Order: sequence, then structure tokens, then C-alpha cells
Amino acid sequence: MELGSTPADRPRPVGRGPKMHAAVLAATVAELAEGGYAALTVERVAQRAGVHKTTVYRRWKDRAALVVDALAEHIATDIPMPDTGSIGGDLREMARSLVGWLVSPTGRAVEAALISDAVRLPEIAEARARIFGDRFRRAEPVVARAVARGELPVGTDPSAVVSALAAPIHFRLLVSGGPLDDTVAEQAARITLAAARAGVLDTPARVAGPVDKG
Amino acid sequence: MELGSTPADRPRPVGRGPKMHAAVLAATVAELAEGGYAALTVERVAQRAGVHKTTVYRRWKDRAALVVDALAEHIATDIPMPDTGSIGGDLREMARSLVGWLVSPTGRAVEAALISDAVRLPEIAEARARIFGDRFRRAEPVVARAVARGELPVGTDPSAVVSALAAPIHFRLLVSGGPLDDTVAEQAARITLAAARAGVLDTPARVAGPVDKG
DNA sequence: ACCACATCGCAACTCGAAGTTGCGATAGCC
DNA sequence: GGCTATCGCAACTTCGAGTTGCGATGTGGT
Repeated sequence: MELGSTPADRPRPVGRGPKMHAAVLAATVAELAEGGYAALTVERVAQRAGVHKTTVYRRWKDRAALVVDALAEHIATDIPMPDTGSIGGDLREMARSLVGWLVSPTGRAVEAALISDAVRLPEIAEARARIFGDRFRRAEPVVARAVARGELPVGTDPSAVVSALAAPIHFRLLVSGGPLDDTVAEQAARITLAAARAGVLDTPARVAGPVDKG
Repeated sequence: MELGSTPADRPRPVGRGPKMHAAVLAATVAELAEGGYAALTVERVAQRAGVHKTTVYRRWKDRAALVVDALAEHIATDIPMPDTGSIGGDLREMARSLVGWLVSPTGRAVEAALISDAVRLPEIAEARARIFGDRFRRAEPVVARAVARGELPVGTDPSAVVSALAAPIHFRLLVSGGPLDDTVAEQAARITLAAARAGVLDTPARVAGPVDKG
């Protein structure tokens, strides 16, 4: 309940807030990367940030809101889209930078929250959709250039390319559970390239043909 | 509320010994499929099984052991390996049965536990490795037949084929978050077939070549 | 059928973490 | 240097994990 007379949302007197705000969010990301969402304790986060538990609860409604807010800052991290001159090189670079981001502390924290039981939080699910929507959109020029060069068939879907590229990497990280290194990235790039060249990654509207073609 | 007996409604005692054992495990799987690992309460499981909380703790050391035991029974579920006569048909059938299992209550429960914060439990991680090791092993004849038919290059790695096939399906389920249906299965089969034909899924020992080959 | 024993229900407990409240201390701004 | 919003602090409630002792009941052996 905000009162009308006192300016509740004025931006100037955020007080000594911003420093504490940033410290708590950084501590949240660190705790997330280390122990995951289930092990994340508000008391530990506060202690790590050099702040009292009550202060955290004054800024954030609950533990979920804290995690959502902490992730929102790092979710906007831009993975640069390469332009090496060939679609093979571009795919490999995209895969490598994705792997690099996933093994970084920030990436590990985001991944931990996006996969753990926090996914049931609608804000987390929404953030997840936003991430991939953004990547799909940013991958469009890469695919468009490859089509213009004649490397990929006309009608290749950028979303399908990004999905095919990211799938083996996330599969390794989340499901099969092996080490995540450049070998995985290059394998993902090869699979994606082979599929795209075969015309399998075309626009999803008309994917009705049989699997085995001539 | 609807028909005579709702699955959650268990006002009467369920019996002793093995009957109670089975009821608790079934209730655990059901709770897992509905609310995930974080929301799984021993008290709710006991209530659903028509059993007291203490009884559960007498058989299982803690909540983690309960989940591990409940999953162990359903983890051994065999996904039948097809033999349609062509690798394209086999891949499509494997993908479809994987999707079918993942959307079933049992599959949802296993998936929920295998991805949630329960992964930090060593027993869960071990069970996960066992599942995929089993699938890799069972997929060997399918790939061997395809190689014998001349459909796939010599040296194609069954593990890589299964990974490539399962990756887009799990990616859809866990990361990109879209609907999981036969369209996804067929797309996964097409990608895997294209990659395998291109010789990208060969034995992992010597994957050092450049991405774009002739 | 009857008794013995293992098994289960039950209530009451400890412990840790989420989230809340009131008050006193302090830092930032004018 | 004073005013006020912000923060620290302690004490509190609530909830679920996990434990304990005892009483009740079902099951097998004879």
C-alpha cells in the first residue's frame, strides 16, 4: 500500500540502497551457482552480502522474487553473433560462446535456476522464453547470410537452427551429464550443419514429409 | 470429486508390509509428477498413500531415499527398440516412444526428479547415468543393422546417435519449453538421420576435423 | 481360535529455514 | 546539525524434515 502524499517511487532518494541492492543480487547469483535453488537460503545470501536478513525481505517479497530479480540482470547478457564468412564457422563460434557462457559462474547460476524447481515460478518460465526468443531473433542474420551465400537451402528456419545447435549442448549439461567443453560445441555445430544442409531445418509450418527421403 | 475414487483420496488404511510399501512408492511418483521434487512433502505422500508419516520414515531414511527408491522401480522401464527395416523408420519410432514415455505420468515424475534440485543427490545422478548407459547399449543393434544395410557410414557411434536423437526432445521439454508431440519426435529423427548420414556421428575418439568438410 | 510379535498409528518433540514485526541505531540529504 | 528514510537486531510465528516412546492392530504360528 503506497500512500499518496509521500512520494513512494521517487528515484532520487534510493538512499544507501543501491550498494546493498547490488551486493545482495551478486550474492544471490553466487549462491545459486554454488548450491542451486533448493540450497539457496535467504540468511546465507544476506550474510554473504554483508546485510541483514530483514533488509532483504524489505526489498524483495520472498525468496522467489529475489532469485527472479537477480537473474533478470544477468539474463540480458548478449552472446555476440559471429560473422566468420561461412556458416560452418559461424555455427562453431555460436556453439563455443554458448558453452563458454554456460560454464561461467553467471551461466551456471542462470542454468541452475532455469532447470531447478524454480521453473515452476511463472516469472522464471517467462524469463526463459524471453532468453530463447531473443537468441532466435539474433540468429536470423547469420542464417540469412548463409542462405544468401548458397550454403543453406532457401527457407531454412533460424529458430530451428538455433534449437538444433543448442540442443546437444544443453543435453550434455542437463541430461547425459558429461563434461562440457569445446568438443561438445563442435559436435553440435557439425550436427546442425548436416541437418541444415539436408533441408531438415526448414520453416516449421510444413514439416510433414517422411523421414527417409531419397 | 468426479468419479468414485480420486487417486489422492485415501481415507482408509491401505494394508501392511508390501502393500503399504507399494502404495507409498506410487504416491511418491504421483506427487513427483504433479509438483516436482521441491513440493514433495513426506506428509503429503503419506496421506496420499493412506499411511502415517512415521511409517514412511521407518522404511526410508529420508525424503531423498524415498524418491530414489520410488524412481528405481520405474527407471528400469524398457523402451522397446524397433526394427522397421530402415534406419529412418527406426529413429522415428525411437523418438516417438521416447516422447510418449516423457509425457506419461511416470516419465514426468522421473524427468522432474532427474532435472530438479534432486540431481545433486548422488543416487539420482547415478540413476541418470544408468538410464542413458542402458539406452546407449540397447541402441547398438539398431545402428549396427543400419550400417550393415549400408544406410549409415561404418564407424557410426550408437551413443552419438542416441544422444543426437534425444537431445532435441529433451531440449524442447526442459529448455525451450514448447509442446512435446510427435512433430518434435519426427524433427529429432530427421536431424539425427541427416547428421548420421553425413558421418558426423562417428566414434567420438577422433572428432577433430573442421566443421565444414566436403 | 489364540497368543506372540512385528508392524503401524499417534502425539509430541527438536531443528532449521521462511517470513513478519517493533524498536532502536545510523547513514544520507538538505 | 537536524530530519527522515533506511538498516540492524532480536524475538516471534509457521511449516516441513526427521525422531522418539507408547499404545493399538494386524499377521503368522500352533
